[in-house]
Amino acid sequence: MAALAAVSVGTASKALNGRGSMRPETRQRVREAAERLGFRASAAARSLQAGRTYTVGMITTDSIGRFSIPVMLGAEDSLGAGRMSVFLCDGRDDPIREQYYLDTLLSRRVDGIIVTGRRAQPRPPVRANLPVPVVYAFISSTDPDDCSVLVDEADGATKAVEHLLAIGRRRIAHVSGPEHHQSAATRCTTAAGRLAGAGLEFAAPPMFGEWSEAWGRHAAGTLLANGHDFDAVFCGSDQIARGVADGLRAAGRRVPDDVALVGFDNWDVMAMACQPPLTSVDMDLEGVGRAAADMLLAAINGQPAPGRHYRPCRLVARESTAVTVRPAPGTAPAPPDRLAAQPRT
Amino acid sequence: MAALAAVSVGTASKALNGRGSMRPETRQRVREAAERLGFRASAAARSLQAGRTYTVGMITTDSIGRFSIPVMLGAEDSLGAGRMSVFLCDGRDDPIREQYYLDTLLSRRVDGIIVTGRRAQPRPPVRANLPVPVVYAFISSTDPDDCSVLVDEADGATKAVEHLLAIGRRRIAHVSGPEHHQSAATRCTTAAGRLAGAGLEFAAPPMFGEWSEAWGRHAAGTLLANGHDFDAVFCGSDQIARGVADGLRAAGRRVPDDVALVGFDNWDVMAMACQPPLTSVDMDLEGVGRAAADMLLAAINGQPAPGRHYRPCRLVARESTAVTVRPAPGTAPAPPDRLAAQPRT
DNA sequence: TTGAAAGCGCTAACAC
DNA sequence: GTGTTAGCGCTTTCAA
Repeated sequence: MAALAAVSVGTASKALNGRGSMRPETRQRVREAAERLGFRASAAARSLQAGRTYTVGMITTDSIGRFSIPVMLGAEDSLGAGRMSVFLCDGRDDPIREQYYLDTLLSRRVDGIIVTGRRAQPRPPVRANLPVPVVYAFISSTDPDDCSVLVDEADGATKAVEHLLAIGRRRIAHVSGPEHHQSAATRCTTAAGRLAGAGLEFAAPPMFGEWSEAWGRHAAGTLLANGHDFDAVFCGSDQIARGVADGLRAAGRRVPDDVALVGFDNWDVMAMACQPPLTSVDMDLEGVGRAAADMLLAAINGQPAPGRHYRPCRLVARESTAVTVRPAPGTAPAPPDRLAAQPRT
Repeated sequence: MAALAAVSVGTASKALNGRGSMRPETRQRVREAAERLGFRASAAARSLQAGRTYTVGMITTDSIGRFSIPVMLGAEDSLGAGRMSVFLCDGRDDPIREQYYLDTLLSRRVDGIIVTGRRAQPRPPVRANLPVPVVYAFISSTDPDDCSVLVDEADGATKAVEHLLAIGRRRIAHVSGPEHHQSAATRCTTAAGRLAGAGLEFAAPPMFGEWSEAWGRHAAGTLLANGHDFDAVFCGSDQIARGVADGLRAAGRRVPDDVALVGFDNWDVMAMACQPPLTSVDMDLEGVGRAAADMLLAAINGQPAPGRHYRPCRLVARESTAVTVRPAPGTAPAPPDRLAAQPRT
């Protein structure tokens, strides 16, 4: 390639990288030769001498799933803009596999590592004394000094409750996932606290179960069967909320007229397919990924930001809470979903 | 590191790679020194001299989505086992971005490239005359000589229809996605053909719409309103099927007793949350990814397998078709979902 | 059995 | 303005 343009390799390098000063015509000639040959500088050779690979590793501790994907996409987005390439590593919930990936990444001399996963529960650091910066995204490390970018779930729960209060609901129930699950606990406690701040409490004891529609349906049935008087349900997930919606409708309750509903996750396909479309708390997982990537880049450039960083949630209002003032009984608004076969009403 | 073990770099290299012959004690000494120092050979240096990076690129032509993810995971799985690392590139439906990624991958000297995406529709080759092997996974290239691993959707449709026939249904309707969408067309045509083979035809003209629950609900309503006589619906997707299920139930039809339902995709969360749980066609996307990775590895090793390779589907039977012999009217089996609030029946 | 040296492809420092 | 050279970290060949 240098030969084709009849210059030395050094000159060719400078020409292609816009470094040094040289006759414009030479630069042009080199560029054309490179173009003609489809020449592309070898990243390996380059990083060998630069001591930097412009490469980062992304490890999921558990399998890649619904939550880690948006995080990864956000990170990839931010990283790609900075011309960094991303190594994908699916930990598959297997510590051995995880450590193997870590070794691989280290021998590939990645400039940094992003660790992500499914649950908010803190996990032990991926390894002590790593020679490169690590940022935890969505999950956190048990070491509070490790850099992690987290969702402020308390903020999400607060916004959910405040939204329900704002549309005039006062008798709010809560249906969520497993009680021992940190997200369920945080959301419940925070919601209760916010209610207390308004001089209220849950309209029924909070109900814990699975993160599934089936559980939501079941819980709705139980709430009704136990004769609780409630005009809203704050649900721990969109799937649960959707189950609750179906359960309520099957029992003849109208959403949002009789009972308003707020979910959590803002999982588009769930929230939109719900009847009626579901108001939900969005954790902005892509934003989490992007923020994590930005912090990693900063750390790589010598500006680390140790500690836990919480990001706010955003409430996305849809028709499951679309009542500003409670209508007089009997004044039911038109059903929202034009395409839907009419529910029995 | 060589210094710590008091050997030359050449010896150290041999010791660590198990190459050459040497005093076992020396080998041991080197290994311990390496261990102590956390030494890991630089992949960059290694591939510089080997001319091979043990790295492949994975590009999605459109955004990374529900279909490409399992494909990617399957590929990553197969590749990881072969100690290859994977570069993740999200094309975001942007040709510029895609070409940029391609350049990056090429300059990183990946050993091969996997291209994947959302739709079955063939796409133009990602670039002509690439210096490394390329395998298309789930999508195919318009050039029939390019290696692509594809889902045999006709097989899936056939299995769906045969399953319905096997449980004694004869009046089968079809509700699917957009008519111009290749998957919708293939599935419909094949199903019609298989019915014809049994001397039957669709119980109603096939209905095309969106890949959404709302459309499914709507279509169910229309089918009923038009007075069609049908005892099964083969749906183009799980979401549509779920909408149909809801639409039928809202109109008082029982699934599977009155109408059996088969979906497509076997999207667990949809299929399981459906009432009743949905029988569906599984495209084994992870298998597609694994197969693509295996073919890429073979091509890298000089054994290319040009052309389109189709993989069969698998039917996953659940309760939406759980009737072997049609029960006498009135002999309704117990509702399947113990957790669910009872639908009105 | 071990060491020395060349060379993979590139960039940066320096000489011409 | 351009060419030469050293050296990034490794493997491999060949000599000792």
